[in-house]
Parts: sequence; structure tokens; C-alpha cells
Amino acid sequence: MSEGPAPAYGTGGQKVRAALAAYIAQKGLKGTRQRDLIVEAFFAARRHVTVEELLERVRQQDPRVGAATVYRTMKLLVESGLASARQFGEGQARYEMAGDRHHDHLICTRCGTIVEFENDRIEAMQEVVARRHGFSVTHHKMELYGLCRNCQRHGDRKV
Amino acid sequence: MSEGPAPAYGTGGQKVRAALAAYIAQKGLKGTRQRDLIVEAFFAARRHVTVEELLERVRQQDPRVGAATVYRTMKLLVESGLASARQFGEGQARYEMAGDRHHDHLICTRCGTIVEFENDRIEAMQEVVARRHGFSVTHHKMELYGLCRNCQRHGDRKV
DNA sequence: TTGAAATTGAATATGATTATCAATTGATAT
DNA sequence: ATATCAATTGATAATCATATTCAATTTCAA
Repeated sequence: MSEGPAPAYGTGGQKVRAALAAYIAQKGLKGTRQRDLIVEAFFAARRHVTVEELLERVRQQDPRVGAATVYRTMKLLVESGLASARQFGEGQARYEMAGDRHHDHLICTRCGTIVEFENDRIEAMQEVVARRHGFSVTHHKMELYGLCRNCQRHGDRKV
Repeated sequence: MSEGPAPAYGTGGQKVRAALAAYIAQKGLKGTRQRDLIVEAFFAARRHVTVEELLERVRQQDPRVGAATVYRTMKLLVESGLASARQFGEGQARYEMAGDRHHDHLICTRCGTIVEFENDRIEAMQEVVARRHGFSVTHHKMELYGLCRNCQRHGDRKV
């Protein structure tokens, strides 16, 4: 398992895998080979993946894994708080590793690159605006769509 | 920081209806009774409606109107630039009249009230954040979810 | 009034996700 | 190890919102 450069979320998902095992035990569930494969593939992807993409990766290891199992496993990861589902207007969910910090997203409309960011001043101003309208905000969604640096340059070439 | 009430749409949608007629003529399409009913109901609603809600309203005028026609008409309104579709995480689209000004949304998670707002300072900061990550933003989505003034007070009572 | 072209409504298709269910597998007690 | 029993799997069917198909109807221009 190539560990790659230091990811933002702990290394290789060791910690995460332990947390999942704990959740599974605590819930009286069982560990399975498929589940391990899927979780492995998910954390190895290191990006926002769809179930379809994940299934493809998993099937490179074991072609017999069914789509339903991937859906079920991702649901489990979300329930256990280790992943979260996002909608970027594509009609299908993308999953990301659940970090401790809240963040929003920059999405390149050409190549699909997704960058996470956080900005406290924007968050603070959202609070102000909400209060001004009598709202108390519990959560929010902010997505900025446009072209990433690379696609601004090579906008003419194919993706 | 210009922030104000949502754009005042012409009363009765006179202007809008004319614009739609123009679009229809220019595209070589035809006007129909159902279409008029649906557009009428949409602009009379004066709020973010789903196709389902709209169909119900339309059927009070003519029970024989089909759902497909509502879908088709809303698509037409969106194409013509007179309405826009929004996703507030409910799994079905809500349509709003297309004003001239860009705006974002405050959504009450209890009663479903949707308030439009605009805030130039937030928009400006979004630009800054994007540029910092090498992105050029073309559009964005910002939704603040929480409780509206009324629901904060009467959170115990039924909606 | 006519006739081609657009529209309608019902039914069917679609695409993502969830639920069903018989067969299989994993954890545990023996 | 083995038996046991609940959890899991994979295929398939079911959902749900929306799109599409198609025969019947309606619109509009000539």
C-alpha cells in the first residue's frame, strides 16, 4: 500500500480503519473482505469519488463485488462519521474523507478537480447576513465553480 | 455590501409573459392553454416551488394537465432565462423567477421558508479565496441552512 | 378550412440509490 | 475444528424525480 505524500487526513487511513473496526464491533456488525476492499480503495483514491468510480477501482481487485455493496459500505462510512457525501450537481454523490475541520469546495468545471478550502471571514459574514434576516445558521454549503489554474491555460486542449 | 430585498418582479408577470411569448415566437414554437396555466400558476406562487407543488396548483384550474407538461414548461422557462432551477438537497428541484441580480439563499430547515439575499463582500472574498487557489470563478452556490426567526421561537409547536 | 408541425398526456424509460431475498460468510460458542 | 445463527452479499426488483416516446390533439399560418 503506497503511502504517498503526507495527506491532510492522517496516514494511510490506519487510524480510520481502526475507527471503522471499532464502529463495526460496537454495532455488532461483521467485517468482510469486500468491505475491506472498498474502504481500502476509497482511502487510496485520495479524492472525491463517486460510487461508480469506486466500484471500478474495487473491481480491479475483485470483479465479483456488486454495486449494492459499495453503496452499503459508503453508507456505513458516512454513518460512522468517517466519510461524508457531497452533491456537486452531477446527479450522483461524491464521497470525501471526513476531516475534523469544516470546509467548502472549489470545483473546476472543465477537469473536475475539487479543492477544499476554509475561510473564517466568509463564515463570519455568513453569520452576520443570516442574523440580519433573523436566521440562526446550523450548517451551510458553499461551492465555487470555475476553471483551475491548469485549465485556464490549456482551455483549448482536450481534458 | 449591497444587500436588499429580492428583485421586484413586475406585477402579474405581464413583462415576463411577454418575454416568454417572444421566446416562443422566435423559436417557432406554439402557445398553448396548458402552458399559460402553468406559467400563470408559477408566477402567482411567488415562491420557490417544486414541480409537484406546481402541478397541484395547476390542477385546481384544470385537472387534466399532465406532469410531463409541467416538467416541459419549466424546462422551457429555464431555457428562456425566465426561471431557474435550484437544488436545496431535497432530491427535487425548486424553481424561482429569474431576477436580474445574482443572489444566494437562506433556508429554514424546519418550515422550509426560503429567503434570498445578496452580499457583495462575501462575493468579493470568494473571489480572493479562489484566486489564492488559482481558480477563476464563473459561478457559485451558497446556501445557509438553519432556523428562521419564527421557528426559533416556536420550535416546539408543530410546523 | 386545411394541414404541417408542435404539443399533450399516458405510459414507458432512465439513472442513481435503496430494498428484497435466497445463498453465503463471519464470529462465537462448543 | 464444527456447528450455529445472524450479518452480508449480489442479483434483481423497487423507488423517485425527471426525460422520452408516441398516438391523438391542438395551434397557427396560409
